[in-house]
Order: sequence, then C-alpha cells, then structure tokens
Amino acid sequence: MIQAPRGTRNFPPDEMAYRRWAEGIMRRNAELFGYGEVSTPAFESLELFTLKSGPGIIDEIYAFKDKGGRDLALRPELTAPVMRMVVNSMRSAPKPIKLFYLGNCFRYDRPQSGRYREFFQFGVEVISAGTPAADAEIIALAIKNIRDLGLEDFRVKIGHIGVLRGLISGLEKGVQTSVLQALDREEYDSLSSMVSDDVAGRLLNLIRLKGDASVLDSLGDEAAHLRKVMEHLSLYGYEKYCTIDMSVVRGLDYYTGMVFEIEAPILGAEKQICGGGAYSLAKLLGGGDLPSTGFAIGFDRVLLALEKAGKRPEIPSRVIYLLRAGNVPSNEMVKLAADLRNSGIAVDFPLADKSLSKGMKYASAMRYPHVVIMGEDEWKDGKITLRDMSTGKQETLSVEDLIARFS
RNA sequence: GCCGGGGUGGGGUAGUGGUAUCCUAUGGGACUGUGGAUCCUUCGACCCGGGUUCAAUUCCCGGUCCCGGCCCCA
Repeated sequence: MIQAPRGTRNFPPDEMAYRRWAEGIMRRNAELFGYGEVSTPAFESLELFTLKSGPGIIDEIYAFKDKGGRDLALRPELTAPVMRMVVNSMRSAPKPIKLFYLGNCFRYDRPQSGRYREFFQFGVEVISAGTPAADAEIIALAIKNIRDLGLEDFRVKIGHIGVLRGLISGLEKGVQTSVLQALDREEYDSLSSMVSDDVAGRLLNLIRLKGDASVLDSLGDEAAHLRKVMEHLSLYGYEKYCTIDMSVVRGLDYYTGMVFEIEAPILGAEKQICGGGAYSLAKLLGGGDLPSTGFAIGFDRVLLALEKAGKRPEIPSRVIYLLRAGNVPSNEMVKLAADLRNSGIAVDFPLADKSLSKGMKYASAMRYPHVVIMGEDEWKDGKITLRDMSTGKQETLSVEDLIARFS
C-alpha cells in the first residue's frame, strides 16, 4: 500500500467542502476590501527564497535540480513569489496594488499538530502604500476573516519593528539581526552580551510595553503611526481583539514597520494562526522601493482551531437524488436529470438499477436534502414526488414547479 | 536533527509464541412505490525489513508512519 508522503494529507469530499467553505469566506472578504486574486507557480528559482534569508534555509525547503540543472524549490511561502510577480509584470499597474492568494506551500519540517510539510496559506499584500490606513486595513481583513469563520477566542498582538530597529540602528548589521532574533525567541538574558547595558535596558523597557493604545503615550512621536493604526481598528470595531505588544518581532528581516501576530490559544504549542506586517521586499527583487504590508493566515491551523473549538460547521449538500418507482423507463430519469442539470440544479441518480429502499438509503447516507421519486402513477401526468429528507414530508408537483423551486 | 508514546480489516476495537474477537462501514440479498428500519450474507487486518525460535502478529534490532514535546518556523 502506497502512503501519502510524510506531512501531506488527502482531503475527502466532506473535508474539501469544509475547506472550500472557509476559502469562500476569505475570498469574499478580500474582494470586499478591494483585493484581486493572484496565483503563482508551485515551484520557483531557489534563489528567490535564499535572497532574503540566506542559504541556511535550504535545509528547511524542498530544493532540487531539474533535468536542465536549474536550482529550484517548492515554494515555502507566498509573499516572495507574489512580490516577484509584481516586480516582473505589474510594475506599471496602478498603485496601490492590492492582491490576495490562497495556495499550498512546502517546508521540510518535522510534522506535528497543525504543522505539515504541505500546508496552505491565505494571504494578502497591499503594495506601494505603507500608510497607517493600509496597515490597519490589512489587520482588519485578517480579523474579519478569522471572525467570520466563527472563531471567537483569538488575540491580535501589534508591534512596530521600526521602533526597535531605531534603538539599534547604530550597530553592525549582523549584531542587529542577532538582537532581533534573540528578541523573537524571548532570549532576553543574552542581550547583555550583544549590546551595551544602556541599549539593553532601553530595549527591555520597550518590549515591556503591552496593552491598549495608551501604552504608546510614553513613546512620543515615534508611535504616531501605530496610534493611527489603532484608531482605524476601532473604526472597524475591532479594538477589542487588538493589543499593542512591542515585543512582537517577526523572524524575517524584511519587515520594517508595523508587525502583528494573531494567536488562537486553543491550539497550544502551534498557536500562531496569522502573521504579517509592513515590509520592503521589492527592492531586494530588483524593483523600486515599494513599501508594502501583508499577512499570511495559516489556513490549516485556523481550521484546526475552529474544529477544536467545536465550531466546524456541517456543510449541507444541495444535491437532489432521483429515483424511479414502478415501470418508469430509466431513460426518462436520465432525461429529467439532464434537464434539471441544464437548469443549474444539482442532481444525482442511481447509475445501476437500485431498489427504492436502497436508493433512499443511499440518499440518506449521502445527506442529500431531497429525493425526487418518479413514480409511475404521477409520472403519467408529468409529475413527480418531492421528498424532504429531513422532515419526511412529501408533495407532488410538476417538473416545471420543481425547476422553479430549486433554480 | 533530537526525546518519548504508539501502529490489528475502510473507521473503531479484543486478544495471542501455534495467523485473530466484536462493532461499524462497504458490496449482495430478503423487499418489484418510500422499508432512511430490520434480518441474512459476502468482502476485508496483525506497518515494513532483519534477528531469535520448530513456529513471530506477539520477543529483540533497524526502518517507516502517526501522536506529543524540543529545535526551527522565511
């Protein structure tokens, strides 16, 4: 028996229905915010991913040579590919460019709860904006997505990596990275070996700032941007989910300004379901300097959180099941199915002779909401019996009425 | 890459040094208009490889996959 590779999954129909439902919510919301969907290749030049993170990440991605000797990689994330697309072919698009995407990504990681080798990300990017309004819109869209799925227990932590960088801008580039890494991993003790006591103290004071917008008061003008972001978020009505947390440091070095993370505590160790912020990546890829903001939602993790919270919805079927009774010819059933399908009505019928009771059983097991019985008596008059499977109620109606009801 | 716990039909399980229990699901039938029930029946499993043994699903070693944790998390 051949198994799916480690860290990958199969999605049977009920699972896909659930996923498509969630996708639909996120797609509609992105469109409500004026974003357009894009798609990029599943594999890219390896260099696209080593550019910003160094060759070290090759250990963590699926990298390979193709038959022409090219160094390629399955995409480990979608921000860089989308930015590559922007730089390649959307340079003269009207600004700002607002894009969203949903796609599979691949990482060579140890699988565990909520972590797979093939996983799915939903993300958005607003390119060439960089304003508080853009940052706030991105956070608001992330929140709306998560909330509209039905998840209630989550929190948004908003920080600003630019303020942190300002404190250490005088240091060597390598040291800056080490400091940010230490802060990201919450290894605060190691700071003293990298920077002066004075700087370490100011860093520690800064990352202690947590709470509502009033904690920004102590930062003065540096925090004007974040104050405006928070103001916008309350206009969206989302202030209750958001807290300022200056200790939020995203792992990537291309983040430049506002950064945020969303956590679902119910998930335990792998609780982060969304991350994003303001970044400058286009320049690295050979484009102009395009201040951008984006986020990526861990699609699988959000769905996992929903399930753990008992909020996974039943996705109802809309298929009508056709059955014959008496001596109605099977060709007439096929013809009726074709007519209904041409009217946009989802229809299924037995592909082999099946007794009425077996047919009912099948319809029930498939959770079809309605069965149409083409009984000999009513079919003589061009009518059918419509059975509501949840109530068991039946009525006799003409094919025209049936089409009118469901199309 | 590291540590720990696991792996018995499609799903869920019982049990054992002499190849295996039950439930459920699936296929067929009883039953040719409503029988989504009931009953009968078929199919179907000891993760893989090596070792010990007369004999391994059981014991040992390695691998693999799953679960949890560490590292990492662009």
